[in-house]
Amino acid sequence: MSKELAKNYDPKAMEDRIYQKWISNKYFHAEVDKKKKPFTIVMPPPNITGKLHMGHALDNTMQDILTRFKRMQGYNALWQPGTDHASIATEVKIINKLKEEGISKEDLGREKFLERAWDWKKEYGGIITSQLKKLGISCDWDRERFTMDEGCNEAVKEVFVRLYDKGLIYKGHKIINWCPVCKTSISDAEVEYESQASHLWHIKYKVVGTDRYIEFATTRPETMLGDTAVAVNPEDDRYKDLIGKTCELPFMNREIPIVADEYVDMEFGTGVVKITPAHDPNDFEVGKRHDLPVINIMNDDATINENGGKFKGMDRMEARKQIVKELDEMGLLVRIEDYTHEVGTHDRCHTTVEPLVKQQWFVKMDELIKPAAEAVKNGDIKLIPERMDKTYYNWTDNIRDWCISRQLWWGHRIPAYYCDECGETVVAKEMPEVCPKCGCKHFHQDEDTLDTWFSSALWPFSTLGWPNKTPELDYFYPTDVLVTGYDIIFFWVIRMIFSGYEQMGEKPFKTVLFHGLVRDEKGRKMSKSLGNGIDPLDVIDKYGSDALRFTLITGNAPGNDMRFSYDRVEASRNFANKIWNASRFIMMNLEGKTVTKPSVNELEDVDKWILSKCNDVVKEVTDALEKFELGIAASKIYDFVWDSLCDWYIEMVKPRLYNSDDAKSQNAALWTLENVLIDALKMLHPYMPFVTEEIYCTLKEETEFNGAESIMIADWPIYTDERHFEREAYDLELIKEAVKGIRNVRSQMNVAPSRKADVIVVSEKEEVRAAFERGSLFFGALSYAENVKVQSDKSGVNDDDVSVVTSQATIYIPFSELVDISEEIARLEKEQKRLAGELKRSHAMLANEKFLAKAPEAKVAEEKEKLANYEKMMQEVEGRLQQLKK
RNA sequence: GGGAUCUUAGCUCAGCUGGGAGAGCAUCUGCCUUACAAGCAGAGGGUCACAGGUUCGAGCCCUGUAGGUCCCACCA
Repeated sequence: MSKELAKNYDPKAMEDRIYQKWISNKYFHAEVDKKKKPFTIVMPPPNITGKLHMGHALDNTMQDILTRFKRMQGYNALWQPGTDHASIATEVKIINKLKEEGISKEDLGREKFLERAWDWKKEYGGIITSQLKKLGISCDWDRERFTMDEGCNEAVKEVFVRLYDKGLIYKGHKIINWCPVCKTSISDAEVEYESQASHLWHIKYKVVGTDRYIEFATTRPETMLGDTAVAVNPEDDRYKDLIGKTCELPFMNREIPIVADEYVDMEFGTGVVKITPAHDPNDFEVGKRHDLPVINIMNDDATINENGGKFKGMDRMEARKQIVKELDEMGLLVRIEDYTHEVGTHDRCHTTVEPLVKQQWFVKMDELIKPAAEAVKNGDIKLIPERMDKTYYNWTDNIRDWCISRQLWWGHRIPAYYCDECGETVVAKEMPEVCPKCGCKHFHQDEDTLDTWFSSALWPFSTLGWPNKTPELDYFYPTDVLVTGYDIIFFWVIRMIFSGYEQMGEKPFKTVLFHGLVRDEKGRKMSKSLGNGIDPLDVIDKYGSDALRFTLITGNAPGNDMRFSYDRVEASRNFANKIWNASRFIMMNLEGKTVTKPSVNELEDVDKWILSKCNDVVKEVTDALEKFELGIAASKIYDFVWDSLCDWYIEMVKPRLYNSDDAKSQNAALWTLENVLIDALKMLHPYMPFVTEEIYCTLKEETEFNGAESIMIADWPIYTDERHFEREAYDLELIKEAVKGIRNVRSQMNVAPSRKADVIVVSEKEEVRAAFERGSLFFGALSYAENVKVQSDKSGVNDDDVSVVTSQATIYIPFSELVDISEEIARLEKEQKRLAGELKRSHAMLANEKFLAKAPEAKVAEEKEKLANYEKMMQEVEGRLQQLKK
């Protein structure tokens, strides 16, 4: 059956089939092979609850491009995939599902709940990876991991125990962020601040033993139930005499002291702050300094507890209303002011978080963070773009201890065990047999699980087998590049870095390549609530994966956000179609022919020109990819394929392809076409893997091209001096310039293609004339000329011929009968004006003595040459004008 | 309050270490030329936000201003 390419590019007809082929041939699989250099990327594990969105598509496309590029370059490329258990997100899903059945997680119990969770994971956890496959990504699915699989659990326990033994993990009572809806503590990083319109309630407490009141303002009046002091600045003359006195706390029948603390800003409000150590991080600190009691007034669901007196059982917001109302009635509410401030919310559910004092597990950060900060400073790890360094330092410089315990069930359970008898804490990978303190044999494990990020922090080495000393770990670690969004620098990137240094003694990756957000056409963040998300799968369905991938990569610089638009996808699809059709054309011509490698002499100028051009592009694209400039590399390939190859080279060699008389010339053209096409396909392959594979394989089957069985394991093209032809490359640019000039004139004069024209090319320079002699036949094919004469003088030129002045020659065309002289004059005058501008600029530059003295010699010489050229052209143009105006 | 970033053609954006402003889309003109109308050829369109400065030379470097976006931050 003939396998020739279908008439139209149809991504649907090929993408799934090709992906299957790659999978079954195990092209994505990497094994340790000391003979080859490794190249490793770990995939940021998508959440098992997730659905593929544009961010994933961008992130994974970038990784795939780098992986495919390096693989073709001969590296042993491992792209390690996997998914994240996403503790809170998943737990919420399961809870919601249970709710539909009318049961709560408590009804079910921990064990049964976890069974359900694993069932859920089995059923839905693979959705996102199957969606990722639609993108054509070449990660090693045989090595797919899960942050909660056995190996990862081993790693988590190992790290926990190690850090605990070093005193870097501790359990303590501290003020933490509490989500009353998810009913768990969360880390500082999980708190998102939202600007909310609220009020500032001005309240006063009566100072005991005086007639005075002390007034302050608060944004959370309900917390007054837990007030244990009122603070003023020690320097504040207004209140100096009150320091040491006490005031009456309404509702609670409590006298609380008035303390002096530097923390209070005299300038703000009344210069008085109520202190609630149990419910405010600052107050907690003040409380510690003044040895104040910590009174927790809230239950886990943010209702008021027994410490709230008569407000017990009320929701926090309800209590707020009631308290304000009653204070007002008591005459203690001074006034209510409108006030907009930042309110901390939980990034998952957007519930307002409550700072609460609770016993939790923490990772001590001050020592751990040092090597991580240093690594970026000394260049051991490079962030792209560089400006991300500042964001990074902002985190490392201000880091606080990491609250890692979560009151959830889905996750890695904390490997801490408590003796049932004496309460002794034992941190160990397995439940201890005997209590080291009292010798009893009964233990219970800590109920809490770990922050999801605790396990993802270990991802670069846990996936390679750590804590076991595996050959993979030895060979593939440290990984080469991490590709991710700048939004998770703190959550993930920093934590992987300090974990890598701490556990492995080495960085987890050499480079971090950041990308931005994919926004909608109007520049808005894509979000569920706005309903403006564009499903990558829909785009793939309509335009193909290659088009989507190309769109996501082009026209964007690293770390910048990008707008997604269907116009751009269409442009990318059109590009795929372009290379498809160019390939189809080349293969049609190759059909039934045996192409042999021509000698250098057999190659014509135009062949050498495109080979040179291609060679240059190979170098540029390779360099750009090495520097992670994916967008730049993509546009170079685009321009080369569309402009150089399709619009020029193919058009230029058509006469030779259609003329079988000169077999050598035809062979040279075919050989060049084939070679240039293959290089272009290879360069494009990391971006558009499917269409390039389809063409490459068809080429291999249908012609005598002896390539690899798949383009993805073919060799990346390399720059070679053998394909560098300077003179030919220059000459062809002259021809192109002339062709463009003639086309321009014809178009402006509206000359139909059928109207052929004689052309006289005049140049004084012999080498220029030689170039035009050799290229003369292109004028016929590209600009409907015939009888091209190349000469050094103007003999045979009529006064009323149309002229085209190019940098090295003037071209005369006898269109006089078609031309309105005044229009021709106008055209030339426009040209004259342009040249005058150039001349002015050039003259000014060269008249500047400082320029002559300080600019590099080459630059000066270049400018002089330009000037001479412009003068020559101006002379020509003005000469023509004089003749016409006669 | 601190920091980052953006402001370039009607729209979306490139523009690498400073040396004559680019692409795609849109617009206009002419073409169904046997690879491709998802195409071909041609054209118009920019005081590179503003004001200074450094430099022989600035879209690019420095300072400031205005506007936008984002991140961080315990002013109740």
